[in-house]
Amino acid sequence: MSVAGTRLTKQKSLILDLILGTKCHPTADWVYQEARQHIPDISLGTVYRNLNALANQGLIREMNYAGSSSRYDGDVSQHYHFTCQSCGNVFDLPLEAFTMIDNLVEEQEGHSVEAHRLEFYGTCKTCKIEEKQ
Amino acid sequence: MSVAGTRLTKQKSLILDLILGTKCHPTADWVYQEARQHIPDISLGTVYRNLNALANQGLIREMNYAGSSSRYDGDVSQHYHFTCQSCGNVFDLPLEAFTMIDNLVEEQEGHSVEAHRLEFYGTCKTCKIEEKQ
DNA sequence: TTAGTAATGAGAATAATAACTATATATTCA
DNA sequence: TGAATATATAGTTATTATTCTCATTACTAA
Repeated sequence: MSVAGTRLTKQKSLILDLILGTKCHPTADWVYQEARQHIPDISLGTVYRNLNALANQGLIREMNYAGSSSRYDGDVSQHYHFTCQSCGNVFDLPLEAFTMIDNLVEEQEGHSVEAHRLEFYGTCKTCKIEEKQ
Repeated sequence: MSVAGTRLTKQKSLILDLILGTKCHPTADWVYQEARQHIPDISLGTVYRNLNALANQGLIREMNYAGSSSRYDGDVSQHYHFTCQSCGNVFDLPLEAFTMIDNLVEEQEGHSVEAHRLEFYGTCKTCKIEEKQ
């Protein structure tokens, strides 16, 4: 399971496992902190290099967020995210892909649309309850 | 036309004029380069400070893009953008706001949605023609 | 006119990420 | 198997966008 010209090192495989084993859409730094508990002298550069490599291979998805740091997602299927502005957590949304809006833009404007980004922001279920108290 | 505790300096007023006078969704650095032609010793810090202030006052809109630098928009009405991955230009889209998708997420997930971001990526009309040649 | 407040320019600080480099592993092939 | 080659690593430095600091300047309102 290695692409030509690439090797599956223990660092890369650990990083992949960490991403696949969480639903928290972690940042590079989260991955680094976790990885150090298994390979203490792993370097942050190696984490970034492998996150990029894994994203290029299509094994994980990079969600590079406005302003702040990128997050990574082990679920590469098409889905949208909701970010809670109170606790900072990112939740998966079970919405279907709105492919028709791409067509709308193509028809109205004449640009050829390759992708769209759709993200939701607000207060999550849990934080909403806490705010009321 | 000044908010209590704020002053409309010649720097701030120039920066606002520059943003309002272009449709190119400029970056802070573009604003800085333009501003220097009118106030040669204006500093980049002042540009950032005023861009943030103007955005907080609701006079301009900040579009902080994934990965790269923020862009600013003098048109504060609700509208979406298309970014050409070939020439880098950002175009306005005359689409209506999809407010119903916010409701969909609220109903399905129980989070309270305050806003969504929707951006389109692809190849613009002009670059599409150039690629064919 | 003066005391008080806000904004400025210049430069240092920060934070996320990428690039560099010498060393250490893998892999390939004789 | 072992030398030759290619790729990855740790550690470090560089880059880039943005914010912060601070001494100075410019308004503002009594």
